[in-house]
Amino acid sequence: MALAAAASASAHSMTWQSLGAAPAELTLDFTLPTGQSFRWRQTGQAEFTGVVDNRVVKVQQTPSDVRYQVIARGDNAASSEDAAVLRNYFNLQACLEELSQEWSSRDARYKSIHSYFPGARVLRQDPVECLFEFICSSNNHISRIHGMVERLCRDYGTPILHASTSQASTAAAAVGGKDTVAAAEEEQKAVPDLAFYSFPTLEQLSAASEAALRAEGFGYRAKFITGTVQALLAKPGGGKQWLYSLRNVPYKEASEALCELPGIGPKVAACICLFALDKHEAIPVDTHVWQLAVRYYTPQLKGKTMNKKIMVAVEDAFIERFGPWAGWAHNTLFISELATQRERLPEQLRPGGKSKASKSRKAAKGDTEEVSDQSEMMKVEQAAVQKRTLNMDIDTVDDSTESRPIQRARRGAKHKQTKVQGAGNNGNTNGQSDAVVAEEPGVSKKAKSQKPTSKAKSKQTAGKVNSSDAAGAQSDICTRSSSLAVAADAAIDQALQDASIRL
DNA sequence: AAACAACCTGCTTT
DNA sequence: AAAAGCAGGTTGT
Repeated sequence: MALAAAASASAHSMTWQSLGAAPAELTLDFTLPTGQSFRWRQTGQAEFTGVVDNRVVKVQQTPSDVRYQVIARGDNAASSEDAAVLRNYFNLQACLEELSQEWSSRDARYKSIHSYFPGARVLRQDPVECLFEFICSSNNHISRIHGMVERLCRDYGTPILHASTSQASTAAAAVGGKDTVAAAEEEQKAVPDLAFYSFPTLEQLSAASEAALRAEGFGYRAKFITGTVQALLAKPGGGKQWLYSLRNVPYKEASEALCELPGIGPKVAACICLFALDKHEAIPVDTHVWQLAVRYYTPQLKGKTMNKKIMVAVEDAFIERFGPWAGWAHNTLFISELATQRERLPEQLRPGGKSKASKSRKAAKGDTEEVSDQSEMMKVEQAAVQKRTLNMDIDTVDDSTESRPIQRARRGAKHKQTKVQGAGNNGNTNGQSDAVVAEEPGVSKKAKSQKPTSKAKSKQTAGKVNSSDAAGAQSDICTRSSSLAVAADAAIDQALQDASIRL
C-alpha cells in the first residue's frame, strides 16, 4: 500500500489551477454537499473530489478563490477543455453577487440570512446524471442518496480512477498519523470507496434489473430507474439527446415532459430543471421549502396538503418575489433550513425547530425556550428593510409558532394503521450481501407489473426546439472581474495540506 | 378534486 | 430494546 502511495504521489504532482471565483461567487461547502449533487466526496478540510464530464476533479476552497486539479481523465476528456468544463459545471457565467443584491432588496428574509451562506451556487449538471440522482432522492435523505448514487456508478459506470492509483487514498495513508495497523485498517476500509467512475450512460444503465437494484438498496425506486431508462431509450435519438433538448424549451414544458417518466413528480422535475436544464426560476418544493413558504411567502396556504397545484402556487410566489432567477435564491434559503447548516444562523434568525446540537448546547447551559417566534422575527426583518427605505412589499406573516411540518401531523395519523408489515426490514442491511434479491421484500399487492402505468401513456411530444447551443441561452449578467488567483499564502496551504480524509 | 395509504431503507430518538 | 420518527416524494386509490 505504501509503495502504491509513493508511486502515485509522484506520478500526480500536478499543480492547482485557479477557477477564478471568489467565495461570494462560489463556496464549495454550500454548493457541493448541500443536496443538489451527490457525486462529491469531501477529501479534506476544504476539499472535495468528484467526477465532472469524464474527469476526476479535486476542488479546493481558498480564502480568495476555488482551485482545481484534474487528477484523472476518461476517454475523450481533453485537458485543454478542463477549465471550460468546470466553469460550465459551476455555472460561472452568472454573477451571484449581483443577483444576491437584487434579492436582498426584494426580500427581508433573504436579506437577513444570505450573508451566512455566501457563494451557494446552483450547478449546471449533466441532465442524465441529474435525473437519476433525483429519482433516488424521493422520500430519502442526503446520505443515503449519496450511497445509492455511488453504487449506481460503481456497478454500471466506467472506472476513471482506481483506488490503487487514487491520490486520495495516498493522502489517507499518509495522514493517518496513528500506528501503522490502524492506518492500514483505515486505508483498507477507505480504498474501495476511493475509486471514481463516470456516471453510467443510459445504455449502461439498461443492464440494471429491478431485482439487482433492489439488492443494492434502492428500494421501491428500483423500478423507477429501470422504467425511466427504458422510457428514455425509446425516445427518438436515444434519450440523452431528448433530455438535453429540454434545455431549450420553457420550464413548464420541460417539467411536464419529465413528469411523464416513472418516479418523477413535480418536485423531482423541478430539481432536474434547476440543476441541469437551465431553468433558473424552478422551485423544487420539498418539505423544507414548504415550511419556508408558509412561514414567509404563502402563509395563506398553511394547513393545505401538498400537491401539484399547491406546489405551483408556492413556485409562483417565489418567482414573483425573486424574479427569473428565483430558483437560485431558493437555493440559499433552502440551505439555511437544512439541519446540517442552520446552526450557522444566529439564534434569532433560526426557525423554530432546533437541531440536536442546539438542543444539547441549550441543555448543557440550562437554557430555556427560544425567545422569539416567527412573527417577531419577521417584524425585525421588516423593520430593518423599511429603515432602508426599500419600498418592496413584505408579506405580513402574523401568527404563531407552527414549528412542526404540517405533513408530520398527517403522517402521524396514518402510521397508526400502516407500519406493521413495513417494520420488519428483511435483514440485508448494508446493501451488498446476497446477489439474487429476495423475490419479494415488500411486493405486497400489485407491483411486479412492468406496465408503463398511467403516466407513460399520455402525451410525449416535446421533440422540436431549436438546437441552438444551450449555453447560449443563458445570459451573461456578469463581466467577471477576475479577482483571481492570489496565491494562497503558505500558512493556509499548509493547513489544507494537513487536512485528513473525511468521508 | 383532494386526501391518504403504501412504499424501501438507515439512522436517530423515545 | 423494540418502536416510532424522519429523510429534499411519487403513485395508486
